[in-house]
Amino acid sequence: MQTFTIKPIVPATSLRTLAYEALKSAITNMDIYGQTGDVRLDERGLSQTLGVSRTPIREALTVLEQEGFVRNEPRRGVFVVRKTRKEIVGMIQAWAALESMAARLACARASDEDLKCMRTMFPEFFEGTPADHLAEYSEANIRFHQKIISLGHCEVIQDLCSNLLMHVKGVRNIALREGDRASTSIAEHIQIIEALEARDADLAERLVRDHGLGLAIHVERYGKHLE
Amino acid sequence: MQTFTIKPIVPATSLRTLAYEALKSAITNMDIYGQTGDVRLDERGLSQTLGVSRTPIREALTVLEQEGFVRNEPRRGVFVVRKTRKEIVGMIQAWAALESMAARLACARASDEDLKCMRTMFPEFFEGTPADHLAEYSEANIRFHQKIISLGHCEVIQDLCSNLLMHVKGVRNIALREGDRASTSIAEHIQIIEALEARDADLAERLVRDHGLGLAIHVERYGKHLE
DNA sequence: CGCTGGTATTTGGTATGCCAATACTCTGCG
DNA sequence: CGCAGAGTATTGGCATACCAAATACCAGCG
Repeated sequence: MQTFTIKPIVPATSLRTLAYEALKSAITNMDIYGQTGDVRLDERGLSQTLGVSRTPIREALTVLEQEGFVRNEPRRGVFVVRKTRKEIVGMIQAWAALESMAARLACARASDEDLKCMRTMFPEFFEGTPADHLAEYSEANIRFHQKIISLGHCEVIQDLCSNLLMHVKGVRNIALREGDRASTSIAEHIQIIEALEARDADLAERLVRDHGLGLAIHVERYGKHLE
Repeated sequence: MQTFTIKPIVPATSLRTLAYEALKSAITNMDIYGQTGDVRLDERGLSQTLGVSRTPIREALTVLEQEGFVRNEPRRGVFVVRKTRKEIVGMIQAWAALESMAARLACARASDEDLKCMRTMFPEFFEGTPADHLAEYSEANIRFHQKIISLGHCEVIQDLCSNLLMHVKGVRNIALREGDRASTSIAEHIQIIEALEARDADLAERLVRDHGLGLAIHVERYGKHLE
């Protein structure tokens, strides 16, 4: 018997990738909206803190700028971006568009097993009151939307959405606590599951879109804490 | 009287940006699908050709990799990516999702003047046969879709779509020549304009989506020249 | 005391050099 | 003639050095 298992590869992730991940997690975990004034990232300071030279730092910052996490003002520095309410709303709208398309595609592409396990994957939606466990519900909420997107089997849509999600994640949780969103949100989720099970593409698309746009309207109305 | 007018600023674009634009136009203008074998970009060769050092070249390549134009195999080189048919189809589907959302938003947000000038902006759609001037029609075609996207007044959607368009542009023209797409395409465009003028969000969204998905199906079926 | 002009310092952009890993080549042995 | 292996060349990743722009600071003048 062969007990000789090898790991697929060990590319020994480059310093650039490590710097990218370190900076990205630092940015997404910080409370950018909780403080005033611009947050500037000093290349030399970062390279000294992380123990690498400026080159991989700069390359990592270039990627983060592409993804919209930082903004580079020539000859002035690179700053963590603070999204305006309008931008957040736009992201949610784009997300709603992509996710509703994923739902449409899922109705044609998803396997019966995948659709069937939607109910078992999210027991939180079918039992108890969400107000009690907002933290777990918020987790399930994100998993739910990611599941829909993955059922569409469209790589491009998945990639675009995962990036949008990174930016919007922080706002979602806040929005849940405001108003009466949690309970109405669950009802809509259940409707979406039913539409998918019925493979009703038009209905699933519409429900997902309206669900997303509902969040957009909510943020637009109650998102005073932004900007 | 003050006759002393000054220009706002002259940021004097950085070498990195110049290298990025040079490489991007070179990549998008080359016929990547017309030749076999991988196309490799040599950092040192490029820096010599463009007359700059490797640093800005590398940063430009990093951005292009993020945008999906090149792929970097560590220790092997950076290659121009050849999209598979499946990826192209996915991009068109994502695009259809975003553009249809833009159309929906346009029905609520666009000004009467903007909607009114749609007919005058695209005289090609209303006169003559498209088969005669495919080149000009193809130009008008792209302008038409960009116009719809801009009417949605959603920056995020515009940015995402402009990137998708860069990748799909080459395929569009080929698709127009195959089958009977040009003339049916025009009829659909006119319907879209009418829906926008009526500010019928549901209809406009549906028409734009189906128009885009039609192209996706067409590419999926006839895109033998890909991959 | 405030403003102006110049200088010093900081900082991002670019160039260059080094290193390790990979690819290539050429030779020698079977 | 073919294949293996060593040695060489190439190439990408990273570090460092240098430069020019922008800012901060300071002195001198009003």
